[in-house]
Amino acid sequence: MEVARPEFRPDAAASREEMEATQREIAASAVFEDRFDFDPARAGRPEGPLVAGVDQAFLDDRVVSVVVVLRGDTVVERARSVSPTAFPYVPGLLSFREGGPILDAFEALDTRPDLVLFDGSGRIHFRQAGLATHMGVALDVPAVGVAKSLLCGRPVAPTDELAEGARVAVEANGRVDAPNGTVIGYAVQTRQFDSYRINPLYVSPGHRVSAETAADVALACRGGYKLPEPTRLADQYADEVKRSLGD
DNA sequence: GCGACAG
DNA sequence: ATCTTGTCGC
Repeated sequence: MEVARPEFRPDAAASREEMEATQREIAASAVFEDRFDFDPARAGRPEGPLVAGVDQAFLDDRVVSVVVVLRGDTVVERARSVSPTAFPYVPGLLSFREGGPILDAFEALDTRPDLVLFDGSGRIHFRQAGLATHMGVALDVPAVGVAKSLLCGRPVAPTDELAEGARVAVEANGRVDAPNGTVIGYAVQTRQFDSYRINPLYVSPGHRVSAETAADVALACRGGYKLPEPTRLADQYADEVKRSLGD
């Protein structure tokens, strides 16, 4: 798969100011509404769209980035990249640490997914340009951010005690570069038990997907675990590749 | 100065 | 993200 917008390939050597300026450009190019031709209701279904999951694993000073493409529960293709870590983890600048390796993995992928799920935020970001947004715009592919914790924004209601399948909107607050009250994502309960509480996932639009649809597909791709299958399998594969490198 | 902070 | 055994409870 090709990088549609090479100018947005993450530059780990840029200054923090340049990175933030790039994020504002990306946010301006991002489309936070549904703009695709497949049926989102069929995501995760046998004859449904091709959905990919992306995740990373780290080993010393190297990054393993993988992409796993699924149709229903069948793995269609997997691709990977292994490269030296070029930038540290800085809240708000995650795509400059993992973005390069991710694009490398996509360039080694033959399949063009209909939708891609990333392990991190999309619009739930200070400048509305999280990892899923940056990658979605660079690849010009429908993208969704699936994070395990909230970077910024405020849930409009308590998110503990949510029933499986339920969701609570996350609105922009003072820390987000968007009008207060703008729905930038959803806290989504993909898995829940009667006895102990499981924290929700924080799902947000990356590119070409609305906040509602992002939450819909995260739920549609469930496979019995907290993480949607595409992301869960990517997580698993990244660990597998990492171990094969010596550990 | 203090708190917040995806992976 | 990563370091890590057992252990309590569905």
